[in-house]
Amino acid sequence: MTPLDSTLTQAHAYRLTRLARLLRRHLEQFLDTTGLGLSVPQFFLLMRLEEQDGRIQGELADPTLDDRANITRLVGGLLDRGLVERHRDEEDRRKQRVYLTAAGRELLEDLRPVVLRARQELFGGLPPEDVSALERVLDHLEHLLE
Amino acid sequence: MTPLDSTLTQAHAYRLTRLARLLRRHLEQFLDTTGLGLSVPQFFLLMRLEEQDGRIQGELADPTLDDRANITRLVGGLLDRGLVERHRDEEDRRKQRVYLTAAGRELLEDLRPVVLRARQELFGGLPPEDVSALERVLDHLEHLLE
DNA sequence: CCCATTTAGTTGCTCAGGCAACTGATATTC
DNA sequence: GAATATCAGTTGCCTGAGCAACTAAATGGG
Repeated sequence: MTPLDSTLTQAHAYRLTRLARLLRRHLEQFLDTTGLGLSVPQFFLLMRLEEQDGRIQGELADPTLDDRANITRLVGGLLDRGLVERHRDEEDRRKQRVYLTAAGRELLEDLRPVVLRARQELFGGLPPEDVSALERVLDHLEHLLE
Repeated sequence: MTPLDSTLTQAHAYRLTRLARLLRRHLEQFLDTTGLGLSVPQFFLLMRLEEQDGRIQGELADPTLDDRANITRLVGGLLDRGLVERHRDEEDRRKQRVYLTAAGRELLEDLRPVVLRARQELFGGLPPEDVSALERVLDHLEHLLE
């Protein structure tokens, strides 16, 4: 009888899971060099804030990635490090709006070249058509799984 | 000043992280239907055992994915459910060898069609050249990150 | 052969993430 | 306009993963 996956080490779901963990560790190592004790999800959130400053927490929570409880804790960690501020929306006092501080912007500025270099290292060696194909695969799978 | 990632939602590392989590949840839902309370890593390990029956635990631990402590716990969970057996190697009594039980084989057999269908749903809709490209990207990134 | 070193596995500690219960604020409905 | 439902966020609880300390077994050097 053929195994459930005769080439399991090639199984896409498994390899994607594995790759995500490798990527997270890679990013963790890189963030460790900053000495800030920032986690990868915290950093992702910080980057999102650069584009979405002042958003309410519920909008920051990519509903398929982080639940709201998680955002509360991530924002808490960024608050502790003085990278963001949090203020209640005066029009709807249930909502919390999150803003980058000067320190937060400065950190993003400092990390920019390192992040760009890391991305270049990881994806720069790939033919552009493979990167496009990767994007199509990601679109396809995200669409199916959401 | 341009943001650190002006199209952050398109950033590959971020999207791969997100996709891995979506995939895990998808697989969890699917495993829940079995009523066995099996976790995704436990199931991955079980599939690996189908090809690698009798391996010692250290070999089962994909060194880049699961550390040995993790394997101990995963095997423990499979033992509790009667899906595997564990015996010390008589030639080197430090080593533990893990074997599928009849129940374990039967479970894999039962899940086979469901797993194949799930895979078809996820990847069947993609043009073959995109799947090939995905494999090349995975090879490339794994090679860089290991 | 005996002691130090290495190896395989296990256990305890800690932390992040998921889920559900809860609080406070707003919207709705009668 | 008072009671109810809904919504945003928070907190507590539990599980899974990473790390380091530990045990037991095997190896190697003097």
